[in-house]
Amino acid sequence: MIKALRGMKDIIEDKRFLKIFDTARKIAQNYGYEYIETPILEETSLFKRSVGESSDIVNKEMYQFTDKGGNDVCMRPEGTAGVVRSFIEHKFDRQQTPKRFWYFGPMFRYERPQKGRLREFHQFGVESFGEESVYEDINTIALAADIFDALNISYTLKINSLGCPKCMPKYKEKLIEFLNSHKKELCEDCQRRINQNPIRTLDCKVKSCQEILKDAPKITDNLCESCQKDFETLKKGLENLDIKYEVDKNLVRGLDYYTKTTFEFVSNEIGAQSAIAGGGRYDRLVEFLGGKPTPGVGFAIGVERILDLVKTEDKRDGIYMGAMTPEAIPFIQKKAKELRKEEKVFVETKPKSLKAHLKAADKGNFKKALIVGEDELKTGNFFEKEL
RNA sequence: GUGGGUGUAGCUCAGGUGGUUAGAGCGCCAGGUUGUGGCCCUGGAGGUCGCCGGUUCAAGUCCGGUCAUCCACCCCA
Repeated sequence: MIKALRGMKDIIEDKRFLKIFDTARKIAQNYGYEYIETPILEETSLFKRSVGESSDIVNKEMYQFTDKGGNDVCMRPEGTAGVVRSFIEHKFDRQQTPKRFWYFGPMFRYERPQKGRLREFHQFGVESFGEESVYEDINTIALAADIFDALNISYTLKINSLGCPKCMPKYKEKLIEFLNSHKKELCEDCQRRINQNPIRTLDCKVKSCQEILKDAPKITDNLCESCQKDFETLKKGLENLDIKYEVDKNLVRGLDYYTKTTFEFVSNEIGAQSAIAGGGRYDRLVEFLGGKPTPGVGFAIGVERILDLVKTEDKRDGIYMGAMTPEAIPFIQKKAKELRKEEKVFVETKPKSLKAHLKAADKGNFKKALIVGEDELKTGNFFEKEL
């Protein structure tokens, strides 16, 4: 038997999926976001340049191959890069007006599957371009919060600031200096990170590293004046909207493109993979990918991560139609065509006994059964039963 | 990539120390009730015991390998 590949799942009539999609889309549209869908396959260099060569995602998790035309391509491991590529390709960066997009689709990462981690998974995400105000960050976080609230999912919101090109490099130097002074006590990974991506040491999971890094300089204590001010505005803005948050000074996120505001929504009800949404500001990314400098901010929700937290009702709905004699089938098909203008109608094409029909209608969770037998065919009426 | 748990019917799982035709519950189909579903009763269908190899007179059971799956590390949504 041929089975689905490791870490990949069929989605079959999963009402929770549809509910998440419908809810998130509706709310994003109410925030003024437009629909975008970008290709699953992109040039590999897109992700190398955006997500970052030092990240695990690019280093070891991409479905990457050479296509028949000799192009180095890969299946998208995340959604932002493709949307930014599209934004630039369609010259939206040359217009002055902000542009906001939402998307929903599959992402691919070659990882070892576990709870909340699949090789093909789905993200609902939004990207906002052209708004550099921190108030847009607040809008973006509020949008995510609204989605979780609408889905009745409880969460903890963690926020941090990574600073801007002014303060980040200075902080980085300070941090490197600190790390080098403790180099021998750090784990192998962290020793490597000192040069490759020192910020990543901050959320190292090794206990001994955590001990040492407690005393490390924190970015939030080293922000420039304007970043500091924005971070304060962010916090006040969230309070204004009654959105609870925690400042997590070690929240650095694994993608290289983030600047200033970063945030993560976590749940304590779903196992080790607790991040249900993550995002932040990426003011340099558009420029980095060859567009005109354009600020951006966005997030992505891991759909499979919240699947078990979403409750759907299993209500009876629709009409079941069945015939007891073969001659009655054209009659019910015609009637069904009419009724379908208003509601869901299922037509059983196999003649069965009344009892068998009622049983099937019950099992199929229909709310009403319309059955035609010999008597009904004569009178033109239906045997009607509410279930 | 590393570690641990688990692979027996569509699903959830039983099957001491190897031993005859591999079981249960749920689900499915049919009948009891020939035109009134759900409850109940009766019957039925459904299995390469993950796969390959080894030990043995004999393997679902023991051994090795392999694959899959789950959980954790790591990473991240």
